[in-house]
Amino acid sequence: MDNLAVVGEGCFRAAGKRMTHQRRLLLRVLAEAGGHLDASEVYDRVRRLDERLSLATVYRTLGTLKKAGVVRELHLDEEHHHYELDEHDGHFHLVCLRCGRIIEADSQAFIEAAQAIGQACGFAVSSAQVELTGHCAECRGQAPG
Amino acid sequence: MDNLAVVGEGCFRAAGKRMTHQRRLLLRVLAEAGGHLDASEVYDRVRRLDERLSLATVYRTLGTLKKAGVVRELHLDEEHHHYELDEHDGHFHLVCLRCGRIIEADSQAFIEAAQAIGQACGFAVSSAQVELTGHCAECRGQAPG
DNA sequence: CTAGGTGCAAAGAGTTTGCAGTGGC
DNA sequence: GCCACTGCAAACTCTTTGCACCTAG
Repeated sequence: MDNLAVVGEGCFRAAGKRMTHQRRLLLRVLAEAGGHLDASEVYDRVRRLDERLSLATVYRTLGTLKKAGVVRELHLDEEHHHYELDEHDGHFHLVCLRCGRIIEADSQAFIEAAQAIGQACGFAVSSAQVELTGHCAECRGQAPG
Repeated sequence: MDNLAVVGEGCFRAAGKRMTHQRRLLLRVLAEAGGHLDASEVYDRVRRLDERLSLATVYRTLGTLKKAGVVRELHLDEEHHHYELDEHDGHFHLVCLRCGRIIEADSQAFIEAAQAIGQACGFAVSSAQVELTGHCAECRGQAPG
């Protein structure tokens, strides 16, 4: 998955940004995680690679990456943000109300529905964030509550 | 739209909660707004009806309403939360990246896609939050940026 | 009358910013 | 060598909480 980090690096340069040690680590962490991480998870993981990197840099870099379209900011729960590399695919999240587990899935049907709705509203859809809440297979098998 | 407030009042009572002056005002504001409001917008509007109501009460009541399933909490932008009465419909939001405008729309196709994905993952979907980002009709007609 | 609800103000969590020093290009 | 980037810590915003008083049921 390191080629994802390489792609991110290209985006940095294209945006006239410098590629620093810290930014490389951040991209690597995001690429290796594969899915969504919140700011402090990113911070923890980056610190394991270089314990001098500061939380402020995590936020600043995440912001830069977001503007560059490299990462996407998610609003999965009520507390804080999550981030993941933006591969512009139609993947979305299923959040279990009981155990809190977050499942990632893909759906072509969603992408098509999104485009259709966009057209109907005269809206050019460039990205979709879909969050489905309910109960996962395991929790459905257990007593409610 | 006041009957929505009445419905909310019923939910309060069903949850063993008391119906106070403040809560009535809050429900009224949410019902009359029709769409999504953030906490401070709710606060502003409620204050116009009773300037003694505190922001803490807005948050506490919104939290109570959320637990009761009367309002839904949205994560529309990067800054803070928005709330709207939960009518359990399939409506979602189109956020314009340029002007920030938020358009509300409905789609049966989305609801069906959500149910289908849920089944495929063994997930019982109870609610969906869909946010499409892109450019609205007006902004598409203008120069980019 | 009693327990839940409220106002006020202070605390808390997450995120941003100012500044001086560092290092990519 | 210049200017963007970084670390540190303080500041900021949004949200929650403690406490004493109030009021719906």
